[in-house]
Amino acid sequence: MQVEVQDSLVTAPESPDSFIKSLVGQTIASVKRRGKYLLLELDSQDTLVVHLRMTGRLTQTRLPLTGDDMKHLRFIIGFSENEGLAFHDTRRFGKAFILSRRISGDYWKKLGPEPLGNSFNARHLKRVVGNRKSPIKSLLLNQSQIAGIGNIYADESLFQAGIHPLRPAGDLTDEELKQLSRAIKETLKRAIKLEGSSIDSYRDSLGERGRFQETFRVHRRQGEPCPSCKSTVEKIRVGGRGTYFCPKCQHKS
DNA sequence: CGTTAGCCCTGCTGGC
DNA sequence: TGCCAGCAGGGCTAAC
Repeated sequence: MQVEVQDSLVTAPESPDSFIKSLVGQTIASVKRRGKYLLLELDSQDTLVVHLRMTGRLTQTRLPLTGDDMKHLRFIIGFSENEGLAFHDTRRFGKAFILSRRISGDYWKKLGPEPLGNSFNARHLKRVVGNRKSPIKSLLLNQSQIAGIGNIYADESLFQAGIHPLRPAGDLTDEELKQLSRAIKETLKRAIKLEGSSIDSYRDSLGERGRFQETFRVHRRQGEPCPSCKSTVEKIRVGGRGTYFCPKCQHKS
């Protein structure tokens, strides 16, 4: 592959030079995911890691790029004369870096378990909530406790479980933790089936929009009727994030 | 250690 | 129409 970096912020604090050097001439052997990180494993056994953050997009594309396709382009990989992989990112929060095979094992220890994996269940949830007083929603967003749940999926999971986002995590009953672990798994599975949430910029690797946003029950629906009880959906701020919930269906205690 | 506020960015929206 | 405050799929860091 060939590589060009248009915006050095995407590789920061590493330089584009070392990033490019690790990639040129390599082949992508396999593609995986851990939490919100995309893992492109190379023949060298190093891994190109990409995090989309808020507005990143990684898409297969014809080359060369022209006109509007150059806007917000941060780096581009060429597989051949006319085929490649482009990373676009309006807000420039997205990151890409090379993870060397030597430390790849240790790197992922900072993340909690995959919510769709076998080790994530009510028991794990009970362990992470402990006696903590922070809002349950903040814990769901904490990647070191559970990997991969974002703002949309925290709101939708808490609605399905009937739990108020501000509930002190340690106060949740065993029954509620069971409901919550099930709601998280079901919410993520539904979202994956609909290929994600394209509120604005998200696109899949082929440039297609997801459709999960069409089925949001509370997220970004303040002022609208709750799909279950018709109460008005409210919006508050939790841990600095916009948070949407039904004041009647989601219990405060 | 747990928790929170501020910050990193750009572009869009809604209120005046 | 123009201007501008506020907000947005996330996460790191400093400070308490």
